[in-house]
Amino acid sequence: MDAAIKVIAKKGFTEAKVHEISDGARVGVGTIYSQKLFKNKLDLLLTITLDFWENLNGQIELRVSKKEHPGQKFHEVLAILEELLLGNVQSIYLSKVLHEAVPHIYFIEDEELTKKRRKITHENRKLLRSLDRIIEEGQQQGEFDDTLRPTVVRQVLFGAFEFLLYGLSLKASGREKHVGYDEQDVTKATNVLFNKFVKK
Amino acid sequence: MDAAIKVIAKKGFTEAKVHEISDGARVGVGTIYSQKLFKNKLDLLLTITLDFWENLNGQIELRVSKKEHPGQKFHEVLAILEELLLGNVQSIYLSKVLHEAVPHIYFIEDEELTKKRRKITHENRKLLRSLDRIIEEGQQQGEFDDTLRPTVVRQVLFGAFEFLLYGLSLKASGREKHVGYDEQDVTKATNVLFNKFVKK
Amino acid sequence: MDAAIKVIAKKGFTEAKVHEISDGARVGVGTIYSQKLFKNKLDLLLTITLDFWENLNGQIELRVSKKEHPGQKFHEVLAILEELLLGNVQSIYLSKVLHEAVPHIYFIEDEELTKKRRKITHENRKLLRSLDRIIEEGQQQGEFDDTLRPTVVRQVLFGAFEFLLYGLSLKASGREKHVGYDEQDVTKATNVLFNKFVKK
Amino acid sequence: MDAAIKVIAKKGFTEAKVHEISDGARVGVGTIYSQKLFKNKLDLLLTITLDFWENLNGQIELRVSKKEHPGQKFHEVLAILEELLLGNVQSIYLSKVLHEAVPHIYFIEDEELTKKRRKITHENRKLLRSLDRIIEEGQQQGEFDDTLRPTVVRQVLFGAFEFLLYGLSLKASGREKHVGYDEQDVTKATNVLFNKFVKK
DNA sequence: AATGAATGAGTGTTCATTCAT
DNA sequence: AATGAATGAACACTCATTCAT
Repeated sequence: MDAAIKVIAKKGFTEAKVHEISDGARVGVGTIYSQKLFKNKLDLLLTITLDFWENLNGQIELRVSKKEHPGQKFHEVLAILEELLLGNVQSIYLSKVLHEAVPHIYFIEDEELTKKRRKITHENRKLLRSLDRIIEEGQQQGEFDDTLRPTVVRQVLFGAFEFLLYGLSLKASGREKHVGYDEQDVTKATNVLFNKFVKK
Repeated sequence: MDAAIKVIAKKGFTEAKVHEISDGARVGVGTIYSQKLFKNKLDLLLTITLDFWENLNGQIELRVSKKEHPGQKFHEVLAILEELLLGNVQSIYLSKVLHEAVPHIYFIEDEELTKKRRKITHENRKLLRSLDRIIEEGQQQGEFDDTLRPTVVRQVLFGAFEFLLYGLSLKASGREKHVGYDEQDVTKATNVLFNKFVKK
Repeated sequence: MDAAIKVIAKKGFTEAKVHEISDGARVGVGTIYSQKLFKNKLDLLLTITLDFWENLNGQIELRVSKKEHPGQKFHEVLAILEELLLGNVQSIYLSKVLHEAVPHIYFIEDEELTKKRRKITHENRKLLRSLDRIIEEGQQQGEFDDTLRPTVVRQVLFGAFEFLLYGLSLKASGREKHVGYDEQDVTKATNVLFNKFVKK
Repeated sequence: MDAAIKVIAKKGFTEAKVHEISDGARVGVGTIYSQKLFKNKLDLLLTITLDFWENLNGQIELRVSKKEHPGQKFHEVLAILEELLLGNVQSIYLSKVLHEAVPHIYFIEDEELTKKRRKITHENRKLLRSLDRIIEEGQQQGEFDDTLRPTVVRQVLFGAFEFLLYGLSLKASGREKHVGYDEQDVTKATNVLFNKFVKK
């Protein structure tokens, strides 16, 4: 799966050849399909995606509920996202793969994979709702700026974070030498964004 | 090209079949390849991409230089982006296609297309430099907040804008009924982002 | 389809490579799958099979009903079988393909092909019923020997005919030089079989 | 080998997966290949085939030479065939496997297996010659009808017998509920065929 | 000029066979 | 000796591209 994340992030799902993935993982092509592993190339993508969303929502449930103020909750979510997506090269590629997965999720015909898609959609909606609720709460309690709808605020933050990671992934894959910022800048940027854009 | 933008935005470049594009354009498949039109499918993608960047940079050169203050300049760039990408369904799809193009630009082997890629890279860098320069200028003149590097500020803005558009494109293609915001919200969001995040 | 019959008869369905079939037909592999032709390699087999059964039953309906006596009817069926299966090299191979098709008919999962399978089964049962009825009639009218059940008589005749053709197909494909009989012998054999085995 | 016969008879050689055979035999896949057992899947088929032919010819040599009249000899051959192929479900499947083997015998490239093929061909020819000789003898002694060549008579009998068994195997494997006859009918049919078709 | 039937290179996937345990 | 996880050669099928009409 690590090899798959790397190759898919670099080339896109359809351009990522199964052979490249198996070569990257130092196993034979057959191994990817054998046993309880993956049904499909698409299954591989969905599994990576679902694993991430379940992990993310699991962390959020575990850690965010302990916080009291919306501001603290929001901060915790950002911390979790950074842990999961900004930790190392591998996790930076991950955000690209998550984005890649979206168009392929629609157009699934296989019944077994449809179940997996439903789970992914479920987890995805769950996350959005969690965040939107935190923002709404913050706005109602006067802690957050309420000029923009929670959905828009959330979209701005996700978009900014993902695009900052995207730049890092280009650097990591050696395709752009100079992107002009590093991991620390990303962490800093989300904090600034939170303080100036989300908070009142 | 309009048909191509729609199909590529919905399915991704590799999944977009040339037949679907030609059907959408109400012409035969052969027509796409005949004459001076497109060398191949990839050329179609590159042409769409290059056209946009040239158009964008052209507009910026034309209109931004007239403005004096960095704040006004920045505002003008945002206005142009909104005009080009937020005007109608077609243009909303366009932002998705531009994103799709990136991985395919690397891995070009054809000589003729390499020229086109260089142009695209050139236009892309040009835009980034323009923006970075405006932000830097603004920071130096004390008009913009200088906590973050210009490159990071620019990345945040682009990411937020693109992701907001992405939500709209999902709505437009009928894949998500409820995204929770509309075109007006996007315009408003970029303004708020500018006023609270970019400005001092 | 003619090329497919030849290759499938010689190698068996699974061993018949699609490339060999397309080469034999002097077309590209893609052609077999293009347009309204064949969905599948399996579809190719089913189409050949169904075409034959429909043709056979059609001929029987048309020509047998005109005959009055069971003996004449039976003779007519034999004549039709000889016309359709013993006419030329092509048709000799056909009987092998029909036999090949049987195991593959069970194990169809595709919905579209299931319809075709039902049609084949239907035609097949129709033929068997026609024959069994003619034999039964002949036995009741005292024209045919009634030591054996109609189903057994029919099976003996089909088996003998198919196996005689099988020998001819081995000769036709050059795999056995000497089988010890020819087309005329087969015709003669079915007549003798009818006169001595079926009739009283 | 018993498991192999069952699976190959039901699905055909190429469709019979080695895993299914090993599962059926309640051993691991590796076991089939280990030791002195089988060189490969094809070897398994050839071994089953050769075993049968050798056994059949052995029985014939042993028992037929003791009989004096062609009629008695012929009867003895039929008795042996029934013993070997009509005894139980296993042996009914066997006749299907023997038929399956034929196309695979041509197209052998492996040197070791070529030897086995030669033996099979040898045994096969031997059987045919034995039978043809018995029939010829019967015709010369005026005991058998001599309208048809011995080769044709033999082919008719084999074809009829095999096809009757084929119907039984369809019933045995549960794919056809109603074939309209049973083992006793097959024995009876061969006798009737002998008395009415072979004898004068 | 415009077409779309024909093509075959390229890919996902299967499954006979191996070999470390 | 027996196993079954790992392998990769081989094949069905797709689809960008061509070219005769």
